Amino acid sequence: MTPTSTQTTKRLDPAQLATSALRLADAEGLEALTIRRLAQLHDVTPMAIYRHFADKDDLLAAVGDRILADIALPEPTDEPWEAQLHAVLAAFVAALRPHPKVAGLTLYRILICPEGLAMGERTMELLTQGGFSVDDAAEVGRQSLCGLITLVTTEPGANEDTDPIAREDALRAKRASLSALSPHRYPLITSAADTLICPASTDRYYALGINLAVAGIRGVLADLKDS
Amino acid sequence: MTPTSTQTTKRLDPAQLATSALRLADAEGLEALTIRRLAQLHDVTPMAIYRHFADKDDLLAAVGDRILADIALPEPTDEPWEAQLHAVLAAFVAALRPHPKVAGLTLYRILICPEGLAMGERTMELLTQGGFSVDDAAEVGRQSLCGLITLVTTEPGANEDTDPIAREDALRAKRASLSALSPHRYPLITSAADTLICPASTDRYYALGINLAVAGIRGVLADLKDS
DNA sequence: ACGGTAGGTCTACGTTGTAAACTTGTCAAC
DNA sequence: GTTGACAAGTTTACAACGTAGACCTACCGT
Repeated sequence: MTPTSTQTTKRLDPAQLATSALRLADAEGLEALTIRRLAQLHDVTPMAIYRHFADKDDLLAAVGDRILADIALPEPTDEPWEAQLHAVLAAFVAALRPHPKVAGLTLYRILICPEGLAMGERTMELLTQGGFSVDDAAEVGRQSLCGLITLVTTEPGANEDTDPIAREDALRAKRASLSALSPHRYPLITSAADTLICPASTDRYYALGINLAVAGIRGVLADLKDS
Repeated sequence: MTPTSTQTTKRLDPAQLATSALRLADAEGLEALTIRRLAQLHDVTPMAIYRHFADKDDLLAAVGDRILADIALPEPTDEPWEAQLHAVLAAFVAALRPHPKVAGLTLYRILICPEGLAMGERTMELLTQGGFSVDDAAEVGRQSLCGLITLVTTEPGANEDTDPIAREDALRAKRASLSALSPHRYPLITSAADTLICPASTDRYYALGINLAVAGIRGVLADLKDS
């Protein structure tokens, strides 16, 4: 008999709305995530949504937060800071990977929602521990995390095209466009066409992206220490 | 008397359309770049645009190409590959920087328009010269270039808000949101708040971003050579 | 002189986000 | 109990968007 258990009036829950919005966007792309579609999924009038979200941006923010909430931040260990940083970044990527079409929504939410803040703080902790000044840690951390978001949103195959037929078409078109190139003028691009269109292994793709970020941080740190 | 000089009928030029579309988007943001607005700028009916572009995506692609066309690729020198790569990436960023609000349009055009292809080929050239396999060069190059695009699109201050009053408001809101945080729970984030909101120097921001990319590449190369 | 065509116009449709005014089920207080 | 008050959902409406389709019309090659 709690007020949330049995109701005669319909009841929408912002959290449930955000999750089903996320599901919808995952399945059919961000452009399919429309107030009307979401309302329809809950057998409700479009305007009902606005009782729980100020406007569409507010809804998208909630979806972003929903994604960030899944970050499973690793516990601090006694490993060197670089290894721990790697683990934190990997955890971030792992949370984003299931949602390549909408991972971009997290960009402006990291410094707002608690899980994002926790990750940001932990990242800066490790960076300062490694030798960065607080301000440098802020800039380096910011850029690295942004880069990882991009890594996910530009994951080959993250494109729309829910049904495999259109997807296959898009792939073929891309392949055709690349194979139409002159191998004389663009020898390397044409010979790497397959990799450029779709990397051999997605896991490897992500592993490389994270390594690139960590290696960049280490390298920049060395440069800064010199000067 | 060339057919393009004097005309009684109005004449639209796709290239001019793309440039004024870019100007519009630069000034007021991507969401202000609408078929109707663009048509109005040329004293023409909205549908006239469609005589020159298949649809809006086609127009956006042209805008992306327009940006990439400004890449001033440096001549090959006898410097080490890393220095030359740095110069190429810097040239890329320099082309994007004037257009932070729309730089994302270049993402899917690099491997299509000639200037993008030239840069891609040159990048892969330098990477293979450094010791990467062709496939690794493709993946590393792809991720680095994507990362640099993100660097520009997430440049603090790239937000919309054409007039300085709304811009100042947004900044204040962000500052407030960060300074509302508990310095006890988030000591590093709160103490770096200013830097996180807006880095001290934009030039430094970009220099750091490019260095991060190059250092990452060098580091990953070393890792690959070990195994 | 004349037909074809490239370029621009007009009208119209469906979809989107959302403002404003309404209904209605629920609960606290008298 | 009756009575507001309020939170949640509905209804209606509007402006702006991308764009399809039918039209006009000035130009150019023959």
